[in-house]
This record gives sequence, C-alpha cells and structure tokens, in this order.
Amino acid sequence: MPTRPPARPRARNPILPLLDLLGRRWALRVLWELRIGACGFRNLQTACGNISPTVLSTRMRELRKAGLVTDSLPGLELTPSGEELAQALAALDGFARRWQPARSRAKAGRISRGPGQRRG
Amino acid sequence: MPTRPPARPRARNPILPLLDLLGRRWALRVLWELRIGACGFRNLQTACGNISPTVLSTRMRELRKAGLVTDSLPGLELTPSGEELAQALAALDGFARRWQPARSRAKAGRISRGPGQRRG
DNA sequence: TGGGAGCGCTACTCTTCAAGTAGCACTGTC
DNA sequence: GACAGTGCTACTTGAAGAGTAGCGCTCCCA
Repeated sequence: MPTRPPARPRARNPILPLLDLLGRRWALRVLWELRIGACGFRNLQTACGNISPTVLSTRMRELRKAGLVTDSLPGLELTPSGEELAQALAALDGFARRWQPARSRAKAGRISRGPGQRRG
Repeated sequence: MPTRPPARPRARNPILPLLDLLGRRWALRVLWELRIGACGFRNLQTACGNISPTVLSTRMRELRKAGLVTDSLPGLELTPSGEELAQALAALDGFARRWQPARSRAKAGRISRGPGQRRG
C-alpha cells in the first residue's frame, strides 16, 4: 500500500475554468487595477507597470469574453460580474497584508523523508 | 485634455507580489487542490490534470519559498499561511458558482467609440 | 540480498506564451 | 492639414511551459 490513495477524483468544480483564466499572466493584476474604476488602455498599461500591449490586449479579450470586463466611455471597466470577482479578490488583499511580514521568515521546510534529492 | 487623468499612482500594495506569484501557471490550481489535504507529488500532478512535473516542481519551489506550502509525511501540504490563502480562494469558488451560468450569455460589449478597430 | 514497484524530482527537447518595440487607423483640436 | 492622443496589432526575441525519459532513493517481499 502506498503512502496515500492512488488518485483524487473530485474536481470538475466550476472554479476550474476560472482558475485557468486567472492563472494567466497579468489577469489578476488587471482585474485588481480595474477594481478602482474605469481606465483607458494605455493608463491600464502604465498602472500594471508598463505591461506589454500585446499581452494586455490578449488578456482583455479573454476577460471580455468571460463577461468580466467591458468597454465603456471612460475606457475599460468591470462588469457587475467582474466587480463581484474583484470583491472576492479583496479577500486576497486582506490575506496579503498579513502574509507580507511572514515572507521574511518563510522556510523551505525540507524534511528528512525526501527520497529523490538529486543535486542537479 | 485627454479622456482621463494621465496616470494612476497608488499601487505598491502588498498584494502585488502575491498577484505575481498566483498569476503563474497552475499556482492557483495547485493551492486549490492542496486545500483538501496533503497530497503526494505524483497525486498532485494527476489531480491537476497531468500537469508537467517540470512546472509543478517549479511552482512548488516558489510556493515553499513563499511559505505557503511545506513538505510533510503524507506529502505536500499547506502551511497555516497557505490555508489562510486557501480560505480567501474559497471566495473565488463562491463567485465561480454564480459566474458559471453567466458565461453563456457573456457579451463582448463593443461600443461605438472604439477608434482603432483594425480588421487584422 | 536483490529485484521490482513506487516515489519525488531533474534533464532534455520542442512548443507556446509573453516582452519589447514600432507603427497603423481613428478621433479631437487647432 | 499638422499635431497629439488613443486603442490595438504586427513583428522579432526571449522566457516559460508541455511532454517524455530517467535518475536516486525507499519500501516490500521473497
């Protein structure tokens, strides 16, 4: 008998496609910046630390298609659904404030059991 | 005068490094899978849909360094900090369940103002 | 004591994605 | 018409991820 059951079935939660979408580069950041309010393309670019327009354009297309962002007169804007997501992201912000100090004493907790430690 | 103020200062929130970390491929998914409980490397690989061991190894190294994941006897496990983050992720799950149905009627809301619509 | 199965993880190649830069089509102002 | 500003795309270069093979280790059973 191995250390654990051989597989974990579950999954197919509705969160999976969301995690896939948000797991793309800058997706989270863009939503976070848009949380404050509508913003033009170039302003958004600047707000995200001069992100490349290529990837910003791609992300926006995906987020638009997902119904999280829309075009408005002032520029790019969160949809109601997007704002709801931004609310959930606020929980991340709360965590980040407590987590930040802990990063200093972050440990890479290697335990004695580790079998395959090659010195690559 | 342009449509909006030329730049948005703010930022340098503690959430930015977190968004950067979680914005990497599979990072969110791995945390989500680990939320249920400790899991071996290969099991975790399977749970994430046969993710490549290369990237899983890289993500785990980053998450360990960030103090979110640690090695335990049963395998890979969330630290208390990691569990706290997983709690915040649960908010995402709640959103996803309401968002899923809305994806069908997602609109790419093009408005008339858009200047640079090239037909590339 | 040795063979097989299972583990975590790395090395390698190939593909895909993102960064970086230049520039177009369009609008508004003068 | 010249100019400045905007959203966005095309292109090239570099980095990240996917896919596969296999190492070093441990456990199990004979």
